[in-house]
Amino acid sequence: MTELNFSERVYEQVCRIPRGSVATYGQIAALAGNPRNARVVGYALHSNPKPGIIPCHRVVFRDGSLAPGFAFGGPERQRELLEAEGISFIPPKDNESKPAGADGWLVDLARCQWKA
DNA sequence: CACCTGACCGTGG
DNA sequence: ACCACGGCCAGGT
Repeated sequence: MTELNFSERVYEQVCRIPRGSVATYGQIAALAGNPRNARVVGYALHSNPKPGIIPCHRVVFRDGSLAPGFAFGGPERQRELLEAEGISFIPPKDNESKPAGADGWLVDLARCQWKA
């Protein structure tokens, strides 16, 4: 029943992310008990069995970029939500090409990454 | 029942 | 510093 524990674990951790902070898939995976299982973390969230109670928008990439395409309604939508929560965002630099998945906006993990 | 893909991450060349 | 590949786990077809 590892899968049930794992998925539930992921949801638990994600729900535990304090407002104004963000966590990475790897971090959630590590908290779930499998640091290499970051992939399944994304699966669990994509599955999103409990929409509305799981702040998936607080989960970002290791690079600080938001999830591509999927978004729960749009990458910019996620940016608005995170920004509304008090998350610090770093606008894309024209000179510095950053691998931004969403809008090019990166979350300031150095400031907002949730510390378990 | 077996195969394949997938919201990722880390390391090597 | 950048590009590429592999690995791990779970869920769906």
